[in-house]
Amino acid sequence: MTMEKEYIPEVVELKWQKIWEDTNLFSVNVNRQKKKYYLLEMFPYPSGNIHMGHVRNYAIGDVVARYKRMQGYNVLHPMGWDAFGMPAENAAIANNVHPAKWTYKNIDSMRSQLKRLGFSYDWGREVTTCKPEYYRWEQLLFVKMFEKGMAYRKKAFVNWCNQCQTVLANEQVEAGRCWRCGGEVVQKELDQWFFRITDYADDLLDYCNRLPGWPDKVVTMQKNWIGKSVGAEIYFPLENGNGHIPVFTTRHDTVFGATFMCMAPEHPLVMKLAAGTDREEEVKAFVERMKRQDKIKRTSEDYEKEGVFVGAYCINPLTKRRMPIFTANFALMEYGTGAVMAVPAHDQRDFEFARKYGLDIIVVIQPEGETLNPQDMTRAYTGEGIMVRSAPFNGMKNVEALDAIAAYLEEKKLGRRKVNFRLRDWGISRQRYWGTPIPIIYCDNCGVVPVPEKDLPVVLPEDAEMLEGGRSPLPALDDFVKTRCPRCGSSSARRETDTMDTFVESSWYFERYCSPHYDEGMFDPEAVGYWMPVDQYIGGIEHAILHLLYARYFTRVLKEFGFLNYKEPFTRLLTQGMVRRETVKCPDHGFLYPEEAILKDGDRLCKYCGSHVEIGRTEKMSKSKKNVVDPNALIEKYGADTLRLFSLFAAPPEKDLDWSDQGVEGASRFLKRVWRLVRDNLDRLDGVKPYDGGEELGRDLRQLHRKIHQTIKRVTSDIETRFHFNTAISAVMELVNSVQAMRESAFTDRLGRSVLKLALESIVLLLSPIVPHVAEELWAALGHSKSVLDVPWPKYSKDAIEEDTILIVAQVNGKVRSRFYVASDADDETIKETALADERIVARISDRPIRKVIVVHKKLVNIVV
RNA sequence: GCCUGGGUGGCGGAAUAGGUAGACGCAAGGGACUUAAAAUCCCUUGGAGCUUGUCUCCGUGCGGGUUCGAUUCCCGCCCCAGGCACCA
Repeated sequence: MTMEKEYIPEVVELKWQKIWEDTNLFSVNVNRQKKKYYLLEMFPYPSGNIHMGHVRNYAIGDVVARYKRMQGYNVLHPMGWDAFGMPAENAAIANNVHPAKWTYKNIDSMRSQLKRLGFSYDWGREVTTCKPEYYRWEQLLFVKMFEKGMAYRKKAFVNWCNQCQTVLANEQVEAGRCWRCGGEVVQKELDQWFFRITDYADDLLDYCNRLPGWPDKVVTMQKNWIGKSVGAEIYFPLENGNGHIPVFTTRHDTVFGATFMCMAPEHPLVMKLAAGTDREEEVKAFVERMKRQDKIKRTSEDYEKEGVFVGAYCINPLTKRRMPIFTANFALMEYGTGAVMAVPAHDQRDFEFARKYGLDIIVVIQPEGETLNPQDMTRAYTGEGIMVRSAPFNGMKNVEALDAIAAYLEEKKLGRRKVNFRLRDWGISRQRYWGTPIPIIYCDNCGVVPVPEKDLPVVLPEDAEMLEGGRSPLPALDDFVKTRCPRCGSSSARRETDTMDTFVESSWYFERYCSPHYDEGMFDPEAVGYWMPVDQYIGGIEHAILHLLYARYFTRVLKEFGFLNYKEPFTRLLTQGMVRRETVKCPDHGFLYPEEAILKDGDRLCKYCGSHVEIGRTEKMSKSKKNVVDPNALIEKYGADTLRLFSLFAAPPEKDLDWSDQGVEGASRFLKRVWRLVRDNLDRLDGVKPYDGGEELGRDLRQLHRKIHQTIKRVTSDIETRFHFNTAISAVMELVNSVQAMRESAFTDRLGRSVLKLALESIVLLLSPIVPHVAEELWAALGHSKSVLDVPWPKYSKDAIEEDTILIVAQVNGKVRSRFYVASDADDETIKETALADERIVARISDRPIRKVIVVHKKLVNIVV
């Protein structure tokens, strides 16, 4: 048994990475004899370099993958690239590189970084979403969805910069202006493609309660996002007799108090009603102004309610009251029908609006024991009460009237019961270049025609040049746009030039991993049948709603087509917290990298101009904020194992991690200490068998042996049940400390050495999923030839962890006053007697009478006086 | 603004079913080894007090409450973060 004297991470890590690669250690196949375990981490967008968020995410995943493998599972652990997206286009504009070239280059460098970190991926399954061999199947599915009516076209608004003549993403709009040119951003209506996710709203909601392996907070967020509300749709006839306005409400008990109508500024009826009246100009100006406003702000509770009268009236179908129609900032086109029946007495927004514009307020629900008077009200009354001015429902409790009124509306054909969801259909059209082309052809004769299966894929032309301002080059590419209609053969047909939302690719990549080279469809049913669903999915909390909901929806669509037979793709979910760091900003030079701020006399100054820098908010690490840490530099200095160890030790995975540079040093120190511990004992452990529990041990060795087994138990449950690697690591640190604290003479005889060997082997095995390279090296040094990955995970013995004595805490009136040991089999009565006889306790009680004694089994005694 | 989390020493965190607050690590201070430094090892380290003790009091964002006992449960605030549908 020999090993290098010094621990040089780079040497050890490169050596083992080569061995793993040469022996194909991580490649797996369907094996029906073995239990499968599918461990998946969210695949990265290839932005250029791996960042700390990735390191954290993938380190967590790798521990679980390696741990499960040691437990005998056939572990699928793949990696790939979410390769379409906006940053590639931005980079193209900024640096004049083609998005494809930029993306592939990034993939190459990120792949080698991941390899350098020693993650146990089966690289033979790598998936890259911007390749036709991937997105062709997505296009095929789109066509199938189109044919079934699951994909459809409708008008929707986009952010539009007039100056750049481009559609902007929400993040490209800064305070209502274009991030590139600073020009004003307006809402423009375009034809767009949608997926009918709302068809599955109820099912997605139901199954939220059948995801026991998901964090409660994520389930709650999803439920709230879907936002089911049970209510009624009521038809308000227009005064001019041209139809009616349908309104969704959950408070149809208040319909008798509806005195005016509010419509979203985007509502098509608004301009129609105003047309030709003296209101037209004013309404138009208001609508235009609203289209420029931030929707979140516009509808927030404390924002000033405003609106204008559109010059028309509708009729309250129950009271026959003439109701003026307004368009108002707080009404949203996306929710319900885009129109709100305003009941100022019982809705706060309506109340504020009515007060502002002097509109009638009619109380129709009276709280018990109180009489509301519209003149005296300072705010709306939204609580329960008794119905008034609502014949024939007067005297009923409002909660009971809900059902009665719904029935009445249906009977009189004035409305109907309705369930409304906050969830809207998924808009997938992007007016961008770098994405999956939507496989649709527009023909003057045949209309909207899907590209036939045999003509797929519609390949994204990779020779296109990006245009100024970020406009997509596709509409101007005649070779791409001009095509023949597959139905009538007309040569004047045009291709759809919008591409798909990149969330589409990430909604099925986990299925593709099961058979990444399958060329007869999206995936091989056989492989998916074995591997799916994902047993453990791990990714950032920022994906808690959209990505996860879309993936759940897509799985349902695939099931509907009969491609698979489960509804939920992810059995267990772990959402890791963000890696954050403070931002540093110079008044003249903007955001600075931490090293660009120089520390001087306790102040931090800008490297370039010497001004005092401003320490900004602590935020999610991002390149644009320059608050990133480069993992490369850390790997170079400390090695991959130290970086992995530290990122797992710094905080439990679900918690946000505020980065600090200190601390990495400690992780490195610990690995060096373990290295020395093994190295310095190698000679005397040569040929020694680890202690197997057969022989009686002396006190000290028995204690160490107990600690070994307690550590195995602790580490196993920390990994298995909670993913709390930080406490698992501290437990191993404690064991290392215990071994080092032993008297040297304890390990001189054969028995002592066998316990020492057990201790060292346990330390190495327990650490191996976390720091695999150094573990392999030490394991080999201890005389083993197999990879640690194929060694069974250690098991603890119940007998070995039994303590001889236990510590009891003695309290008087809930305050700790003494501690003592008792035999571990002592009963409550003995513990109580011992406490009452304890001199410190006796002194505390003095002559006060004892009122009560509480004994918590094997833990604590509390004496109340 | 809405939805969802979080707040514990100088710092990261621990306390798994309401029962010893601060495990483990970092940083800091002191000491050993060394010609010296690095590395390593040992000790101290939540705050305050004086009577220096197996001492007393305070202390888990703030204010209340439940309980023999609250970091943990309940109510009301404050602050921070994530998401809010075209960042991924």
